[in-house]
Amino acid sequence: MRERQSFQMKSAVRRTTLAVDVVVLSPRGDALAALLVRAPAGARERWTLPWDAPRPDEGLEDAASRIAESVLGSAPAFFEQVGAFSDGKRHPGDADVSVGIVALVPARDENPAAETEWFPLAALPTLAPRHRAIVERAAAVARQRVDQSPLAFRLLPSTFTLSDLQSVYELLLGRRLHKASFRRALQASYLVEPTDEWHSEGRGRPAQLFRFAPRKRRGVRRGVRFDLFTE
Amino acid sequence: MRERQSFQMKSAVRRTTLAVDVVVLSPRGDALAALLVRAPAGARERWTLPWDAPRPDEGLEDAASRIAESVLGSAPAFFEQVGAFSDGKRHPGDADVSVGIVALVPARDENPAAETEWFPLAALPTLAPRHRAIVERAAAVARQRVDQSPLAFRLLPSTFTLSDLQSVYELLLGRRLHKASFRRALQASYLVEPTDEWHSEGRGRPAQLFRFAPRKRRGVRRGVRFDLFTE
DNA sequence: TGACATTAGTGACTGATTGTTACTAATTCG
DNA sequence: CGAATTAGTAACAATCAGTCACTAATGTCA
Repeated sequence: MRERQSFQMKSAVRRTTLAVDVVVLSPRGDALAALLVRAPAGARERWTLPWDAPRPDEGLEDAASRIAESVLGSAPAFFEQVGAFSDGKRHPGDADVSVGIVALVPARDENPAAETEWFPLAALPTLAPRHRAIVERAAAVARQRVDQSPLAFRLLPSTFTLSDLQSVYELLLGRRLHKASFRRALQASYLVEPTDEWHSEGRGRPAQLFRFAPRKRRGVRRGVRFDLFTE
Repeated sequence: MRERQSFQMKSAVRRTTLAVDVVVLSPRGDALAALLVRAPAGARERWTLPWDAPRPDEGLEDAASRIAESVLGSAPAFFEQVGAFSDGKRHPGDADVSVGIVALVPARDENPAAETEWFPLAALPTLAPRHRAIVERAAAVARQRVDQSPLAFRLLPSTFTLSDLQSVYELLLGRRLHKASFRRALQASYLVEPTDEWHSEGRGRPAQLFRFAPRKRRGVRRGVRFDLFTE
């Protein structure tokens, strides 16, 4: 019983080193890609995630925003924490604890900033073990949340065709979807509204552009799904 | 452009104070309850989440396990991180950063350890602002993940009736479920298997006991759901 | 110019899943 | 014994998702 109470007598928290590690994801070609930064000479790996220590009185998301802006030139609109990492895995700056944050940005034509490069998730270069774990977790989080959170729309420009939207979903889910079913479900969700603009890709019929405009839905209470991943 | 590269020149990560704050959840009566610890005299709030700083070379989950064991007497079998918190909100130990971890334990008959008490989530006492945020996040995570993760089974003993299981789901989801639909979906999920034991609660027909025994399912690829919470 | 390839978008059929009602089964209580 | 109570299931109806087949609007190229 003394054991049980002893934790109350903790006096002060210890000092540790903290890093915010950002996984910037964007569709690139037909795959999700992460933006990596060339590591300084002498580092054990050539590439790293953009990272930094948060400044005094700077929130974690604020730090992530600053870090992402430093590599992108502008701040992404969407961030989500993917967890704190403090296992034995090595961090490039030897931080004791990393907070992993995923940022989503629409596809861009521009080349990335100097010393940075997009890598498809399936073809990442060697990263410090903790960075590898953070990227994997970020991808898993994006895949898991795609139905609950407007993730897909953060990977697209403000207006987009339904085919674009479907491609992003396919990219995140890693499988093909059926066009008619996808649109029927989207219709029922009241998440997008049409604009009066049309987009012509070259060949084929032009597609209507839509924008993300979620409207409140009547309480659609679905049953339990038991979608456990029991591989 | 110099701006974009400057983050590479970061030298050392700063020192911060880190706490692991644990939300131990358990069904208690007909509500989810969290285990709180009486705060030492002089603290601004009477109750706190169990928390501590991780020890040197101790992983976050290990720390959570140790902290939970110190209040429960035995270590819970299930932990899940709910995120890092470092906003302006006050922590009882003034930690710069908190890692929130939720632990799930089955309902127990025993009274909690001295100086601890179960509080239904809907009737929590005043907590330090950061602890309040962590509890809310923990509850939200539990509710969100109940379909993807075997959370519900961690809140039950090793064998349980289907009515017990349904009650836990109702408790986590905050709404009633239909018995026949629930069982049909559970059947299709291959998550439980019957034992040859039966449980008699007093009045009413005895119920068969089941155990959690997930079996591999053939790839059930469901369509996209667009279950965004657009309240 | 006109056939054809290509992409967008929709209607309709079918089978699967879910919500609901109503029933049967096994027990305790009085 | 009958009423109350909890467990468990069958069967119907309504909805939803997968598929196929079609129409529409453009560019390409012989």
